Amino acid sequence: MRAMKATITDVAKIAGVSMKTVSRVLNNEPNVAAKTREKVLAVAADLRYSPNLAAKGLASSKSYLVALVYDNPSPYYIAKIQSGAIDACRKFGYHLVPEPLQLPDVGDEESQAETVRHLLHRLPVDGVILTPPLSDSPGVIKALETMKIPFVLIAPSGRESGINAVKMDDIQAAREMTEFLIAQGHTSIGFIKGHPEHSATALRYEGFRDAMANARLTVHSHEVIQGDFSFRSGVNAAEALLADKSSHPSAIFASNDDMAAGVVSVASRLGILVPDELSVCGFDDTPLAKILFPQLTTVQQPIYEMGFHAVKTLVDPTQKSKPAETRNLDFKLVVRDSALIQSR
Amino acid sequence: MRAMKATITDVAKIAGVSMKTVSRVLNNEPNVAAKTREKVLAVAADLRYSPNLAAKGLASSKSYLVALVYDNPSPYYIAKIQSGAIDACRKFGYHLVPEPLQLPDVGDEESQAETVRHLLHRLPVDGVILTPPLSDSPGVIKALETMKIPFVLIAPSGRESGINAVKMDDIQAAREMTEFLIAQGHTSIGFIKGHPEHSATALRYEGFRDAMANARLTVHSHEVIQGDFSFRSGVNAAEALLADKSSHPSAIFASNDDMAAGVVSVASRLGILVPDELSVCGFDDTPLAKILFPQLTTVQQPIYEMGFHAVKTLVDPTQKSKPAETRNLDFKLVVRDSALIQSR
DNA sequence: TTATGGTTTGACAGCGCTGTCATTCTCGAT
DNA sequence: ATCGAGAATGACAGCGCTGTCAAACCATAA
Repeated sequence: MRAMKATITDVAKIAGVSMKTVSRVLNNEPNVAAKTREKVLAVAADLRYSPNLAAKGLASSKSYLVALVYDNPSPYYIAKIQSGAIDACRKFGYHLVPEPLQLPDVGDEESQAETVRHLLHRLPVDGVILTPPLSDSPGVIKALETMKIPFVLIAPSGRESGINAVKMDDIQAAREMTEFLIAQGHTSIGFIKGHPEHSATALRYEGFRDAMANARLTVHSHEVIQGDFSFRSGVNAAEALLADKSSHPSAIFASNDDMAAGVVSVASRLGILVPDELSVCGFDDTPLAKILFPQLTTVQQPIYEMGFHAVKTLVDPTQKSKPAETRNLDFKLVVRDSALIQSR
Repeated sequence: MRAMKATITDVAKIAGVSMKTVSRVLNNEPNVAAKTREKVLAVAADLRYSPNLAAKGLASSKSYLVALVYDNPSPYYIAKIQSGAIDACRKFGYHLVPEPLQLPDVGDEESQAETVRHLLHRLPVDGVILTPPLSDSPGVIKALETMKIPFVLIAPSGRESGINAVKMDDIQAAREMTEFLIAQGHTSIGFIKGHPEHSATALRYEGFRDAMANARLTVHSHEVIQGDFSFRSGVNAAEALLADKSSHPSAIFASNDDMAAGVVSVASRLGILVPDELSVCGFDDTPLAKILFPQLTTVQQPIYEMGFHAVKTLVDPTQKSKPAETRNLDFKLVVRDSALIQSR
């Protein structure tokens, strides 16, 4: 139990076996006698042996590195993905290298591909995780495919097949949120749509319409406002929705928390009590949702889980050779004060 | 210009020199004839050669990896540090590996040290960046010192010497913010302190007192409220500060943005116009500051820069062998609507 | 011309590990 | 007791690079 860094050779010598056997034990390879395995493990623990990643990588031409490639304006989102990804990496002896990517503005597919190629050329990794909106970039995906680097898409908007992806069912989430509102007795529900170019926008709206239709409730077109996911657009939408103080929807479902925050702020300015006179709900469960007063009822995306699962798909040996698939992870409805049960 | 991964041997063969010479060129070592250098560079470019990090690492017993070790509740803060650190890494051919660290709750120094030791044992890195509150943990620092891993502290609270650190002058920032308020004509300024155990709390308060004293303004003890950096504590403090609607401070300086947001929300509820009847300012320039209405006047910390500079001190060869030092980076006063010029 | 000292280059070993393949062991079937 | 098949182990080369040290080269001074 010395202080200096122990090598496989040290372990082998002390355990009285060959380097190769030690290697086998440490990598859980089959065909090692139980007794031998135990002894090696004991010596390794005693020596506080830990493998040299560089040497392993060089010998096996693997890097034990997974890249998280992102180009995302929301640090919060990335942080959660990263957190899940790192935990998965630790579990499997890998490490995560975040790679922010500035995609060229004039984004033809080829230049996108070149950017990625360049990035991954310097640091060969065993797998890549692509976060939105990169997960929808054909150029980036093509580059990865030609480089034969395994990758997983996080929340891609398309319905890809033959590609590994993890996502969440936005439609179903919006549907359930709307159903919740309806169950509370709301019959007139305003909806604020997200940014037209963001793929989630249509899905969330679709879920809303679904639930309304199922409940045989009409969606009045003047109660559906186009927003763009920003706080300000939520303010504008709320002003339109709440213009008539005596007759406005009894609930507003905003496609994300920032816009819901805008609604709350307008309501408060107009003296409309939330949730007594107006229920508000958002989507995403950002930190904002808990800071606001009242706290926001919202949908919690399985962001951490997506990160975790993405890495798992990439590096878990028991998952290997499974066919590529898109996996839906569970969201969670978080009911907080902004849309409480109405006393009717 | 083949497709497959080129090695140094390939480059050497084609350029008609030895591997070692190629290596010298690629690492900018001295004593290479200009002509030789050019030729090698040309061949390397043609082959799209890029070195194998694992091999480099194994041969030179360096890893070209820098760890960002954090245990920080604020993803926003970490994301910015990380962003700066990654950019610096790219500049110097390194890579950043984020390592969230769950320090044992019963945090005696030794167990902290052991946690770090274990973490860094698996992945040998060339340097470590410690973010607050880890940068104040003697156990962690001691572990790094005994492991002889170079490290840089981000925003440590103590006045360490002989240790590399980057920080910001909280006192000066709070002083300047207060001076700004005073210059606007405010003579009665409320102050909300931060969490008692957070080191910034005392510094920011000290800066506030300084500026007030310099302007020969009295700090009334009932206008200084203890908060804890949370939105809610800001609300509570504001309620106390604004209890007397007819005579309250004309400005409130909260020690962070969350608490300032609490103040704004209370003011809005009480019908006190911001900034007309009450100026509010915060500290940190979190995303919240721009979402709020009115937008918050606040202090922007050089978070990105701290991350960048930390990595630079660690890996920039021209910086090596410089004595360890604590470096202060510049903050920025961000004046927004919540504390505008008063018409007097 | 030759000696001198610096500059430029290359041969070679070896970083710590794994893949390949050969060797030895074990044990049930004959 | 003997054979054979599969299990268990080991010898050894080599992954792609750099450090060390020796060799070759060059320009200048004597």
